[in-house]
Amino acid sequence: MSCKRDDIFNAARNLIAECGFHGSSVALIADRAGVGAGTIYLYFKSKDILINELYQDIEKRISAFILEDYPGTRPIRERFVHLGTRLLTYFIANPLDFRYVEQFYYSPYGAAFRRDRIMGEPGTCKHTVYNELFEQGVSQQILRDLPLFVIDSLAFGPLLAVARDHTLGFITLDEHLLEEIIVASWDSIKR
Amino acid sequence: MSCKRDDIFNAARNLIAECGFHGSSVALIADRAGVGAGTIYLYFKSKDILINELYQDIEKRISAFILEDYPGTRPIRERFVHLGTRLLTYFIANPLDFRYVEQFYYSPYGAAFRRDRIMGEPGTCKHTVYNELFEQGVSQQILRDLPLFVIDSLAFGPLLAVARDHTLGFITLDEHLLEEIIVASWDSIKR
Amino acid sequence: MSCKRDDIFNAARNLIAECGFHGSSVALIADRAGVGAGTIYLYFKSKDILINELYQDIEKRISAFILEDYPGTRPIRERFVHLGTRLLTYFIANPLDFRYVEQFYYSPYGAAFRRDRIMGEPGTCKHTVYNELFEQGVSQQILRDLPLFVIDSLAFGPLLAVARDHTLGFITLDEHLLEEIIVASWDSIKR
Amino acid sequence: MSCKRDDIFNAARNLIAECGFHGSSVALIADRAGVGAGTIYLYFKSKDILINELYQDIEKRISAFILEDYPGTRPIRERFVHLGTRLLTYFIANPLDFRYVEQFYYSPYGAAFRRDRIMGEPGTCKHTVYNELFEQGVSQQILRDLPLFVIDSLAFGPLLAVARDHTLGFITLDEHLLEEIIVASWDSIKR
DNA sequence: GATGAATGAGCGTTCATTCAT
DNA sequence: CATGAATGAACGCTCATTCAT
Repeated sequence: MSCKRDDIFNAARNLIAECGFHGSSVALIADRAGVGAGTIYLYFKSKDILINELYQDIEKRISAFILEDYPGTRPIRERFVHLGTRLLTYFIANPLDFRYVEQFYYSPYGAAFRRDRIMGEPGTCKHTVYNELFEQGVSQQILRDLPLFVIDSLAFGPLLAVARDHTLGFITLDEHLLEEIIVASWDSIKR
Repeated sequence: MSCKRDDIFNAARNLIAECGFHGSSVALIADRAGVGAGTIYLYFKSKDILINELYQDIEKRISAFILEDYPGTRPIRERFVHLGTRLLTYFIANPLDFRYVEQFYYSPYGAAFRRDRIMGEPGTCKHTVYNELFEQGVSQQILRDLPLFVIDSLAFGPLLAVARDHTLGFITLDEHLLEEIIVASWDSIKR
Repeated sequence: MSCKRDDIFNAARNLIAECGFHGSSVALIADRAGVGAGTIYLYFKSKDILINELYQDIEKRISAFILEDYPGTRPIRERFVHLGTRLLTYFIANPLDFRYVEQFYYSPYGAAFRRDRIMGEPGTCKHTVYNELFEQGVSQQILRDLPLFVIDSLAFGPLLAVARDHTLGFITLDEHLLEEIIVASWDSIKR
Repeated sequence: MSCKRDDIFNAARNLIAECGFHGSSVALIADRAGVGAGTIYLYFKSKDILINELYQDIEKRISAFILEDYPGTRPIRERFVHLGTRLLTYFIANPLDFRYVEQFYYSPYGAAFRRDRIMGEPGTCKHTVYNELFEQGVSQQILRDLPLFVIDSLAFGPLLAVARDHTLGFITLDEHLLEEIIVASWDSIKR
C-alpha cells in the first residue's frame, strides 16, 4: 500500500533523474505517479517546493544510511572510510537518487539551497557529522590544516565524480575499486 | 568596439551562470546583450546551438590558457601541478565561465555533448593532454594503477569542488591555498 | 448547451472563411471561440491538425446532406441532378462551409490532403458516389467519353464557380436559377 | 539583360506557385531573385502590393495572349472557342502562372481584389472581352438567358478545373481533349 | 540605387497553476 | 480528498519591414 505523496516523490525523482527539470512537466510527473495533476498541489504548494522537498527527503535518507553503524568513537580515518564507503555504496545502489541530487546540486536550485542553509546557520558553518569529523581531524593534526570547506571538497569532490562515472557507465565500481578510491580520497586530506 | 555575436555570448553566459538555463529566456539574453530578440537568430540557429557553441568557446579559451607554458617534457608531477594550477587560476579569474561550464556539464546538454564526443572518437577514449599525462603516469608507475576515468575524477573532482566554493563565496582561494589544494589533489593520485 | 470542441470548430471555420489561414492566428480563433489559447491544444494536437479535421468534418456533413434521399436506382440524369442540386443547396445554406472548403482545397493543405487520399487508395482512383455515377454514365454512353477527372471537372467546376459568386454576393441563387445551372452543367457532360 | 523588378516578379511567382504564400518569405523571394531583401521594397511598397501587382501582371499577359488573333467579328461560338482554347493553351504552357493565379484567386487576396474591382466599376459589371461576348450572345439569344456572372462561371469554371487537373498531373491535355472540353463548355452556355 | 544586418511584433505552442465538480 | 479541463503568461522562433552604409 502506497501513499500518494510518496508516489509523487518517486515519479518526480525518476523523471527528473532521467529527463532533467526541463523535461519533467507537472503533468508528466502526475501521469507517472498515477494521480491527477491537481493532486500534486494538495501535497506541495508549487513545483519548486516539490523539487526542494524531494531533495531534502533524499538527503535525509542518505544521511540515515551512512550513519548506520557509524563508529563514532573510533579513529578519524576509520570513521572517514565508513562515511565515504557508505556514501558511494548508497549512490551505487540508488543511481536515480544520485542523478537527482546531482541535477539539483549544480542547478540554481542547489545554489540557492546551499546559500539559504549557510545563511540560516548562526555559527561559522553548518554542523554535520562530516564537519565534526573534519574539525576533530584538523585540530588533532591528523588532517591538513585547511578550511573545512576545502577539506569537504577534497574529500567528497572525487567521490561524487566517480559516482557519476559509474552511473554513466564509464566505469564499474566493484568493492575493490571502491576501497582504493576511498583510500585515495583519504590521502588527499590526511596530513 | 564590440561585435554583436560577442555581446550575445557574454549576455548568455552571464545570465545562465546566474539564473540557469531555465531562467534565461531568449528575450532576456537579447535584452542584456542590447540587441533585438531576432538578432540572436542571425548568429545562432537556435537557443540550443547558442548554448553549445558558447560551451565550446569557453572550453577553447580554457584549453588555450592552461596549455600556455605547459612544461610538456618535465616530470609528471610538475606537469600536473601546472595544469591544475592554471585550471583553478582560470576559474578564479573567470567565475562566470566556471558557473556556466558547470551548469552545462551537469545538464542534459552536457550529457549529450559528452556522449557525442565519446562516440565521435575513434580510439578507446578521447585524447587530451590530461589523458596523455595520466596514461604516462600510470605506465611509469608514478600514479596509482587505476582506470583513467577514476584518476581523472580523483584529480579534478576536488579542484572543481573548491572552485565552486570559491565562486559561491564560501572560501577565498589565494595563491597559497591554491598550491596546497593542488598538492592534496596530487597526493590522491600519486602512488 | 455547447461543447468547446464545437465552439473551436465554428470559430476556426468562420475566421478562416473570412480572413484566410494567414489572418487566423490561434489566439484569434481562441478569442472568437471564447476559450483560452491553450484550450485549443486540449482538443487538437496542432493548428494544422485542427485545420485538417475541420475540413474532414465539413466534408462529412456535406456528404451526409447530398446523399439524403439519393435516388440510387433512378436514371443517371436524375441522380446527377439530385447530387448537383443538393451540393449547391448545401453551399447556399452554409456559405461559411463553402468558403472554408474552398480555401482549404486550393491551399497547400488541400494539395497534401488530396495527395494522401489518392495515395491511400488501393484502386485506380477514389471511389465515391460521383465516380460511380460518372463511370456508369460513360459506359452506358449517356455521358461523353472522357476521362473521369475531366467529367468531374466539367460537372462540378461550374457549380463551385457559381457557389463562389453567390457567397461573394455577386449573384443570388434562387431555386429557379439553381435548376437552370444544374441543367447547363448536365448539358456539358451528357452526350 | 534583365531588370531587377522582373527578377523579383519571376522569383515570387515561382516560389509562391510551388510553396504557397505561407512558404514564401520576402527573404526567400529576394534570395531566388538574386537581390537583397531591401531591394524588393524599392520596387514594391509591401509584400501585399507585390502579390497584387504580380497577379495583375500575369492577368495582363494572359489577356494579351488570348486576344492575339481574336476573331472579333466572327460568330459568337467561334469567338468563344478561340478564347477558351487560348486560355487553356496559355495555362498549359505556363503552369507556374496558373498555379499562382489559382492560389491568388481563392485566397483572401483574390476575394478582396474581385470585390475592389467590382466596387470600382461605375457600370453594372466590369467590361471585358468576355462580358462583351456573353452580353451579345445573350441578347442575340445564342446563349442561355442567365446573368453574366453565371455564364462566366459556367464557361470558365470547368476550364480552370481541368487546367488544375493537368498541372497536378491527373490528366494530360492534348489538342484533341482540349477541343472536346471547349465544346463541352460551350454546350453548357449555348441555348 | 542597392544592400543585408537589425528589429520586434506576432506566431504556434507549452505548462505551472486553479477550481468546479 | 481527488480530479483533469481550462487557463493565459511566457516560451522559442519567424519574418515583413527599416535604415545606415
